[in-house]
Amino acid sequence: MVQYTATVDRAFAALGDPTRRAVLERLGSGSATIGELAEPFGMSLTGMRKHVRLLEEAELVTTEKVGRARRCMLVPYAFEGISTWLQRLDRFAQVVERTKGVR
Amino acid sequence: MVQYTATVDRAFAALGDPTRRAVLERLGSGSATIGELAEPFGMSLTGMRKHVRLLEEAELVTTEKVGRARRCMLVPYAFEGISTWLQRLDRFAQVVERTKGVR
DNA sequence: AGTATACTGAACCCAATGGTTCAGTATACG
DNA sequence: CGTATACTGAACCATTGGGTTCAGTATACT
Repeated sequence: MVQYTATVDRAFAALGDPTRRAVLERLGSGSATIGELAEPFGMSLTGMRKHVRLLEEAELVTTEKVGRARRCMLVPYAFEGISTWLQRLDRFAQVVERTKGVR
Repeated sequence: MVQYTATVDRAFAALGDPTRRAVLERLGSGSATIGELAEPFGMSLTGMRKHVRLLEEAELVTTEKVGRARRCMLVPYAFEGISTWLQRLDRFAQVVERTKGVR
């Protein structure tokens, strides 16, 4: 009965953008700086920083400043909240199917 | 190796909006018409229709015209694609934690 | 000390999105 | 048949969102 909603909300919104999902995938294979994240997209540092900030606010990514660079990494178990939400919905969907019968 | 990406993309985008997530939750407890979906939000039918159309394109919802009404319902197993994506990421996140050590 | 690097903040731009209204069309009902 | 209901399509509007550039600041290198 925890107050997940706000974070879940931001998480889903964050996942709605393909660039940010790609960033998450990239971070899956290890931490990276803003510059390293921006480069493959040919995107400005400023642009990438905005994405990363949204991911931080959604609590999917953490960052720390190391020297003049900012190191970004996945938050462990970041997807628990949304996974839970999805699983609940998925159960509903299956129930719906069952009550409809085979037809 | 299936070509999930396009659908997954639309699914995440669709889930990014709180109204649409609420619609999905509502449909979890049974099918509903456009009017029934619009009412609790105090939203126009036209507005709700747009949301439902996006959910259809994301293959999360199906609809059928029944008389003058349009019946909307959850697609069974609609969330498989995105669940898979999330689970993969979640595994990554856990690996990241493990390699970091306890500290 | 001086220069290069990595990021940040502010200001701005454009396209997409979430919403509306209004004027239809099609079905349902008395 | 006539009227009410349920939705649809087109046109429009305001806000947000993803992106940029440019002018800093702070750290790193020689």
